[in-house]
Amino acid sequence: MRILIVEDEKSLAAEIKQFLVKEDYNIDLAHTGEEASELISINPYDFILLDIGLPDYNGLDLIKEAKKYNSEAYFIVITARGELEDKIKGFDLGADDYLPKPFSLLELLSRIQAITRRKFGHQESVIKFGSFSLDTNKKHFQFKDKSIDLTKKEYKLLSYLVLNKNRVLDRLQLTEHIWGEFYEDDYDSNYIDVHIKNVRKKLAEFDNTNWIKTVRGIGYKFEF
Amino acid sequence: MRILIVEDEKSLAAEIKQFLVKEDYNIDLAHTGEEASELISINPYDFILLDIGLPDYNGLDLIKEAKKYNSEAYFIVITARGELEDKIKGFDLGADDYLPKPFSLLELLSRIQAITRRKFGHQESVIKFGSFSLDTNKKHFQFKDKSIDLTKKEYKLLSYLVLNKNRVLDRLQLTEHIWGEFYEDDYDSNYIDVHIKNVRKKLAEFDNTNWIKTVRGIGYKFEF
DNA sequence: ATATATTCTGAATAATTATTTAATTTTAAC
DNA sequence: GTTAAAATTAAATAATTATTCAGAATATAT
Repeated sequence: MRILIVEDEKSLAAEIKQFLVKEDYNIDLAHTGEEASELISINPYDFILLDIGLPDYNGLDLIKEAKKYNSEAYFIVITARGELEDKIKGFDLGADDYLPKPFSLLELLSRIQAITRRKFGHQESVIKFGSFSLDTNKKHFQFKDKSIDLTKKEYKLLSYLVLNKNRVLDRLQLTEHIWGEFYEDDYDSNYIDVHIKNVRKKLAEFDNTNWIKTVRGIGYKFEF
Repeated sequence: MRILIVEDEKSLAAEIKQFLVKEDYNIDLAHTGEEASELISINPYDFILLDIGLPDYNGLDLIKEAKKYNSEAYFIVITARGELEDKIKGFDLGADDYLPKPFSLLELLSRIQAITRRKFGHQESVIKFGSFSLDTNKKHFQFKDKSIDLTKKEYKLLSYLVLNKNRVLDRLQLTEHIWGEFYEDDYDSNYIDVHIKNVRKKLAEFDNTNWIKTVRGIGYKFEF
């Protein structure tokens, strides 16, 4: 998950970043509207966290601009206390949620998680397939009540496949979402294949269903 | 355990602090609602001890505010004699206990200990794992009936892990709760690792179960 | 107050585990 | 059967944790 934080108070921005990095999100920071505008035009974000009271830029313009390039992104607008007018306008423009300042990091996290769940079309944070279950909040896989030991990358790969079940994902998509980097067309490695193999092996220890289907010439698909 | 004391009578506040520090709690003081509000938004507390009759702030508002940031904290409300109305309101707002003034420090301590036991889901002050036992009141570990010599930091580390059994705690959480300080993003030492090693070694003298599991990339987890 | 012992911390290094790359074998599509 | 893609294996590299130890800080005893 890639998140852009647009916030001119550097210490607040850094604090949010630190917190979300620990939760394993990939974070970019922009301290000015200018920077934000630049980043938005280059990278695809899953979330854009925007303080609407920037000194150099009208926050609402920024949303409009971002929507052009980053139509997939969800916007969470941070407003200073009392900016109710603006807050409502923010909603009109397509902000998906707003947070009045000051807010708690846990609240921010739970909103991000809630929107993520909506995005993937399920209300629960626990997704089940066969006797397996994925807890997206705890970032944790289980078989029945046995916990499955996955490395970070393996977790990200498998959870991304599960969340996009029955959809073919190519190696570039997997790379971008899991490694959080933006790759040009010069993707040239087989580490996805290797990780797929390792994940399959770990799942096979519990159950010999072939959950991860290979789609030749394209990528992989998680079926259930 | 981090405790915030919100009390405008400075000498009383200092007295409570001195007593609880001796019992090895980490104490912050706020003499005004303003100060309290500030501290609450920054630090995670286990307990908030609140005198409801502050001159500059409505105590009940403060509870509401604190609940937002510090949803994990337990509230003990101190009320002056005769403030029964407010006392009841305090309960409605989610205060977990109240103490009418004047109260004895020992009574305060025993309530804190009682709530701590409730919080960690056990009625007894003694927790057992394998042939080990932890007495949270006496702050003391045993193997069978042999007492285990732990230093203060070692005790805090191990007891915190035990109380949060089966939950992964990262190094920042361990640092904050055990050292009682609030660290910015610049946590940069390996003393948690070193203490973990020493604690493991001491436990291993009695029993070679691997109680403290390493969770790579995150922290440690006590399993039983 | 001073000396002594113990505990705590930070840094260096070793060991372990995770990730990526590269080479080889297997499989599936034509 | 040929060929391209994917699976597998092994090895190289990177990241993280474990261990050791010395000096600083703290506590204890004299």
